[in-house]
Amino acid sequence: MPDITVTLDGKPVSLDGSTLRDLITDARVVAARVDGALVDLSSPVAGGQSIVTVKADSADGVQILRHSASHVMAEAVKILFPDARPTIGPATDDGFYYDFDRDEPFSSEDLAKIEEKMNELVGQDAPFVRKEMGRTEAKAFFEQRGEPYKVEIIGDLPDDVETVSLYEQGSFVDLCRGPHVPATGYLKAFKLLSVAGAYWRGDERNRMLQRIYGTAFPVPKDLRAYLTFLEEAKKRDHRKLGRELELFMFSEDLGPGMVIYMPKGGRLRTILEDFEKKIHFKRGYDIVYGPSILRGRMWEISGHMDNYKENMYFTEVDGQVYGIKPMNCLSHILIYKSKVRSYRDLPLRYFELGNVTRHEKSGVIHGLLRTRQFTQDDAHIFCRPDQLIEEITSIIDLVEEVMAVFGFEYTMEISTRPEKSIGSDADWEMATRALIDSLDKKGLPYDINEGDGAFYGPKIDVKIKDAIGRQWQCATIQCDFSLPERFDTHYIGSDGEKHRPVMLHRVILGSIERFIGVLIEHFAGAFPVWLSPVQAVVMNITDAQAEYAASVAEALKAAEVRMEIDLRNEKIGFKIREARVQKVPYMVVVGDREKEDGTVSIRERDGQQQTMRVDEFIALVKSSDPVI
RNA sequence: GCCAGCGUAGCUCAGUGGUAGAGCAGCUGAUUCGUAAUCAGCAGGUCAAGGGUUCAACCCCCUUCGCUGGCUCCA
Repeated sequence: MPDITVTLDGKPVSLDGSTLRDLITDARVVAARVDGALVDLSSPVAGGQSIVTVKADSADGVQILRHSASHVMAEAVKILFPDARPTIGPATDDGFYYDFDRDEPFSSEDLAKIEEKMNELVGQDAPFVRKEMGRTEAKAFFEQRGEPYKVEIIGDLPDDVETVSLYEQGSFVDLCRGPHVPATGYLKAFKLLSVAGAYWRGDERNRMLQRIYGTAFPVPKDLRAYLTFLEEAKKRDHRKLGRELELFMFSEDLGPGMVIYMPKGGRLRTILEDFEKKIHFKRGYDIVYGPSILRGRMWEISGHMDNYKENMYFTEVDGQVYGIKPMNCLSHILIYKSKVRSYRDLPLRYFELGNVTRHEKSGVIHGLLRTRQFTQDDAHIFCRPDQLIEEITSIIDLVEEVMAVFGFEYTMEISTRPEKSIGSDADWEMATRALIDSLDKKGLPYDINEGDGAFYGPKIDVKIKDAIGRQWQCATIQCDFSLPERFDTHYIGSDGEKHRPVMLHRVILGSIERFIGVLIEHFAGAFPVWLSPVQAVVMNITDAQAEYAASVAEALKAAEVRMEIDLRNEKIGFKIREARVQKVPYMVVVGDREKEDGTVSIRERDGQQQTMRVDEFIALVKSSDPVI
């Protein structure tokens, strides 16, 4: 065999072997990128190629590891449950899954058995072998193996695909693009996590399959760290903390998806709402209020009856149908239309903390993150087409500023026209363009989400994460040419003619409920001082300082510090412990020393203590208020 | 809405075909104490709801409601 020269991780190397494996000896390497394409280590080497090794602990490597783990899981399932028909089994951001069609459900005991079998298969260190097969041949192969889902997938491949790749390890063969780790022995740390239902091809009209979720990591230490993370995340779950901190509750008697704010949750919400009112007022928004039930006719004009009816609640008043509002826009349009508007008046920005009601499917309700009634920090901006980009840009500025106040990281997506929608193609094109241009102008990264827009217009969505990394939409900016048309809104231009304004729907926090939910998880209940429902607990050491403690509490209350007083006949350690469990930022301890000096001993959440005067403490509390 | 699992005291959880237990919280009393739990006593549950099987059901079966994890959908 002649010598071949390639570059390996940037360095020129010559070799006389024939596959990547001959060249790469490092056991941590699971695959390679050859001229940019991910391939197996069993791939042949040709001269002049640029080869970059992919280690198990790299992003690509972990993905390959997990994908391979899903194949091993499928093999284990087929061995233990021959009636299970494999469908698809990809890697995900934090693990992998494989969907099976099987009449009997998998139990958690089954999961343990499958995991045990996987360990056995990994112990055999069976190589993953790639095979190419003609399309027709592959179809016949899977037909013969009794795997109709694979046959369907091959059948649905584009016409120009003539050959497909198969991966075989041990007794299992899967239709798969690869690449995979060289052998099952490379899987050193994995765990099966849960079983769930999933529709074939993600379509609810299709058969429901059984999905087994698992995860895999390069080394056991990483797996343990991930499992610990999941445990820790459970402690941050907003539903658990909501109960423990007495922020909110749900009641089976009241109905699912309906939040009840308890006194401390009510405070938190008030703080957020006051913050919002202030920040919007400062930016030229007018605060307005609209009713919750509107004549059915309004929803017909808006297009909700045709496009959103199944999500709405209706009621009848004096023989007439009224729709309970799922959105706040209609009242705002009526305010706009209440008089003739000049081009000089625009933009007009109407802000409402509007309580909306949507009939969410029963299975999707989730604590504060998905409810049937929620309050949006909603605004509708009516502007001239030439003002559109500037308005969108300043909304994005506001989003950036508000997210910074709370310390959230976020991602953005642009969603385009869905199937069920209203308006002309030209308007959709123009509106989508405006959103894209605004983000481009600011140089912000975004993904495109095809067909995911609102029925009346495209949108920019901003997403933030909960404790276990699930993404939730908060801010959204929606560009709308349709509703101004449908409600025949206009302004008088400088030419004295009537013109159609453009309408922007936008929220910043999104749903106040959802935002509070994510906020709780983000801070694990230990809110920054300015958001804490209880900022300080005043506690005396013995009855001898009860009066002094009360006078301190009085001073704090007068300064609008949100405080509680704990004069119970308990040891100071006990009172401290309770305040800590409640995640109160400041404990104000007063004993004889403080009483004598006219001071307070301040204990922070981290255990730090310092003695100061009451007015100094008040200033400390106030210093946490955000500057907006 | 679909698939699977779950529902026992305010909370966290034991429990068995022969009619229910712990810890914390609560209440009462004692203790007056310096930065994460003082001690003792008391009280608290139609075992989610409805129906069925059984001599007997919290336990087995069915239905409904709710919750959890996913899927679909969505702020």
